[in-house]
Amino acid sequence: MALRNAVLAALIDRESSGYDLAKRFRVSVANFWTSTPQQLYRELEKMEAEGLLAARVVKQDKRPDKRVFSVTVSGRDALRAFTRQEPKPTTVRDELLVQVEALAHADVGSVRESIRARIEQSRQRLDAYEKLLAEILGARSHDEFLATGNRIGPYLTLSRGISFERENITWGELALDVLDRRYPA
Amino acid sequence: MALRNAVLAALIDRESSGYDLAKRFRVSVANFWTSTPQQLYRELEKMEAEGLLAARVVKQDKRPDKRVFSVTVSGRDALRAFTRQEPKPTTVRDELLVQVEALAHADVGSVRESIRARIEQSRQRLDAYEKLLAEILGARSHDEFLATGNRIGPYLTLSRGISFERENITWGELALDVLDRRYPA
DNA sequence: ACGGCCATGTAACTGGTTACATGATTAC
DNA sequence: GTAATCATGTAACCAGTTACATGGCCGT
Repeated sequence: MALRNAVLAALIDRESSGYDLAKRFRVSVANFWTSTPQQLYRELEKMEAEGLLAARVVKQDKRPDKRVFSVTVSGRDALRAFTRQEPKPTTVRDELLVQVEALAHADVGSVRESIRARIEQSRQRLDAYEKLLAEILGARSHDEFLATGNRIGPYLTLSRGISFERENITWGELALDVLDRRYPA
Repeated sequence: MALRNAVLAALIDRESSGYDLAKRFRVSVANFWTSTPQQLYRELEKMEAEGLLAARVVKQDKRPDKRVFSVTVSGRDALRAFTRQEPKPTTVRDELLVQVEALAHADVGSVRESIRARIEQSRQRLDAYEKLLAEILGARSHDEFLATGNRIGPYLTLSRGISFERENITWGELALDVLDRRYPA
């Protein structure tokens, strides 16, 4: 019942197949919601059964057929109703930070390696988010866009994703510095 | 099996009752892991049964007795083993950002109010984190601490929490500005 | 007298993860 | 020929949430 709102928000401006949605959840949506493909397939079925989504089969040649889902009027109403509710507090689950919290009792070499991997991943995400933002902006400046653009919601969530990943990188570099000082190789 | 590592990390330097742990999860641990008290009570029982934690009853007067849990040698080993594993990618679930993503189809007044509430909450968390950080630092400067301090893991996770909440506030203020421009009252 | 805090728990339910399965196509 | 991508799904399990329950103490 919580994933479904993220699905509605993701499909409202662009219909998608389950497969495509899963890809979007891996990249842009991952900013504010995470989900596995399996969860999505299951949820899409339920939402169709409840009339929030409509599915149509698109034939492709040299590729399997796909079922493309779009938000119905009833889905749109449900989304609007959701925006009127008080949002639940953010939940975060970050195993890397759990490992860092336990640093004094940790295998420091492994943790160092995990921090490096996290920096690399954040760089890639940052890159992807910046490209998406550039697409939304088009030729306009931020100010022009904010005055006249129409994908203002996605602009804002992407901005949040960008600052989040930047902070991840900055933090990771600080953490590596500290480890180098305190646990020299 | 994932919550348990966060519990071990939280208890390794300071034993706690279930009730106290729940409070710590609401404040400092919320940085990197969230959990309800109910989940904690259940997990603590399991972990004790598996020998990762030891419990002792502390009698208090004018207050109910409490069961205080501490990490056993076997728990310490499990924590160290966990730090050797590759951490799973961060999962985030943020309903407010889902609402913002759907802004064009949202009840803008409600969303604005929710952003304001989020800013306020982030201010309070920031405040709490900064106080905890000050406690860890004591009279030392950051540089001194990084060279000689011993709660370096918590220092790093708290730093991440602080920059996260600062970014929340900055982002929220930007979002409110944008809403005021595009959806004037 | 009432709400909030201390302290712990059970039960029922909902949501999320993992493993498995299938089969064609495209790129190296 | 091997791996990756396209495309969809089932089943079993594990984790997380919500509602309810109890009872004394403290402050206003």
